[in-house]
Amino acid sequence: MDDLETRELRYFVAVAEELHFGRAAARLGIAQPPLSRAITQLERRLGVRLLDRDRRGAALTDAGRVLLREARTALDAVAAAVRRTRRAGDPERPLVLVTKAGASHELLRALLDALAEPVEVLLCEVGEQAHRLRDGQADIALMHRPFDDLAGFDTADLHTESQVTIVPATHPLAARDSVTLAEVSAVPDLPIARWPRLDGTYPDGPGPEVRTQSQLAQLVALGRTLLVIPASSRAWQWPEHVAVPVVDAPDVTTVLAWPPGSPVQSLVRSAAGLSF
Amino acid sequence: MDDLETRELRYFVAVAEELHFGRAAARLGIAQPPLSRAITQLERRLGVRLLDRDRRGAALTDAGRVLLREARTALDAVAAAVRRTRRAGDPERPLVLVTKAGASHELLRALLDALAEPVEVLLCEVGEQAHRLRDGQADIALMHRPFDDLAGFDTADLHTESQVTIVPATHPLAARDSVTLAEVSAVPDLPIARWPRLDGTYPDGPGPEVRTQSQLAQLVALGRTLLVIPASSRAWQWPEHVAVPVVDAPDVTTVLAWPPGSPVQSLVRSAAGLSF
DNA sequence: AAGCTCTGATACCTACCGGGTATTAGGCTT
DNA sequence: AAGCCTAATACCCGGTAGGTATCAGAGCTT
Repeated sequence: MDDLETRELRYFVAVAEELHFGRAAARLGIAQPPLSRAITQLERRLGVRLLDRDRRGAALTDAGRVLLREARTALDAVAAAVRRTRRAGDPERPLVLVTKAGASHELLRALLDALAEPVEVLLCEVGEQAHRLRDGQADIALMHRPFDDLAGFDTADLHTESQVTIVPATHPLAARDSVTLAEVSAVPDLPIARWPRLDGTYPDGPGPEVRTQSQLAQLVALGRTLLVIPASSRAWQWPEHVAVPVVDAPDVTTVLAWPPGSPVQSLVRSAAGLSF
Repeated sequence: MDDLETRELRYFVAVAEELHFGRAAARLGIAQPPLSRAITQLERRLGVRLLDRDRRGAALTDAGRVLLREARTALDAVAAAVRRTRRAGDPERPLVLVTKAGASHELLRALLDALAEPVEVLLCEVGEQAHRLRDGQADIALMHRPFDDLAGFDTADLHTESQVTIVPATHPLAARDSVTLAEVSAVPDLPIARWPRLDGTYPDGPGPEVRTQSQLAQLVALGRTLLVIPASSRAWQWPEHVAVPVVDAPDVTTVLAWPPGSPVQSLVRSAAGLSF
């Protein structure tokens, strides 16, 4: 009567994401009728209506939205259990550290040295680190406060720095010693790029939509957008651009994050204490 | 080939906790042979040996220990999904706040007022709050840093205070204006009580073993043990005892904790911002 | 040393249930 | 009204979880 199987959660997540039983069934590699039955049974077992069926598909109820969120984290936890157990059985297992492309090379190098352990570095797109950590693909992540979502992890601060804006060398702002956020966002010919929200949609605004670091780098190189980034990230240099300090941008702290209770904690603590 | 069902995780946890297939099967309400087969199959699917079978039971391998930890959090996440979804379907749902007995009444009262929402208060034993939060029995918890395990939660600090020791009025220390931790732990006739660790075992030491607040309160009242607690916890008064400040004990911060991503976050943030 | 006992593993059977196909039912478009 | 798209229902089949009976091995006891 009580606890669910992960199969039921997977099925529900598929339907909740597709909002269409047929497509969800195709994605799951099963036929539509068993899927309908599984969801109905799930609703009966929970005693809660999850979807409002409709001639043109389905819509989530409030309870459905809650289950979607909870099911995703639960499925991540199960996937993490599988990955971490498999890796624990491998005597050669390296530690997997995930970081986004463009993080400071010097810091990463120092960290790898300090850990004194074989470390495999996994690169991912912006904002993806938390997910890799949650579902067990990585053991530690290098993230940046206040940008990244650190909720649910233990963290150790490594390094704090201020931010600069990257502008074409020919631009009027390039001659300045420093600028403010207000000035930066008011530059009409160089609107700031827009990143997707957690749900994949984009906020409104004049700037170009980007999804990856490389897209952004491309746009910057083309002189189509302005960028505010931590000072050390100048690592990804553009020859034709200059960096101008942004005085009132929040400081960015590079942090090491790991799942609470993970055995890497002691390792990390000693390494972090040593060198930073 | 890949993802596990919660049934398999439940089975493994039972065996890992009992270290005995027969007892684990009984606990699960199934027969021993299917359980053996399920675990064997689990090991085959993961490609990892989880238990070293032995004539007098079973012992966990390294990988088994990893899976035990991961499986518990995964099962908690699934249980949380069920509970939270059920409650989301209930229009009357109150917010459930869990706190340990003995927390400051004034603070709790102020908090309940600030939340401006029906709140059900759930009392639990020391150190149990985190678990209630993780498996969905509660939405928010009142915890104390540095005592409680805050890993994996979002938190908001409410109040910080110093600690006092509670001694019988007749005791020599009772006349002092303040004492140090070293002095407190050196009192030979009043050894400090020992709490169980996470795994249920007790650290070594001369003091009495306690498992609940009421046991401890009883021992204090009897003059059998010494206590160092936050100043406000004098709430649970003993008529025959006095409180003496402990100058070098770490400050205790009362914090509100909730699962990351929970919708209570906004509610809590505004309430916490208001009144503390 | 023989036998008892306690452990987990194996063999085999049954029944449930997850999944398939075929079909129905309802609402929208045309 | 016909045709479509949706999800739900009806029904059948096969895999597998779970049961009982039994085996196998390592300490016991005597």
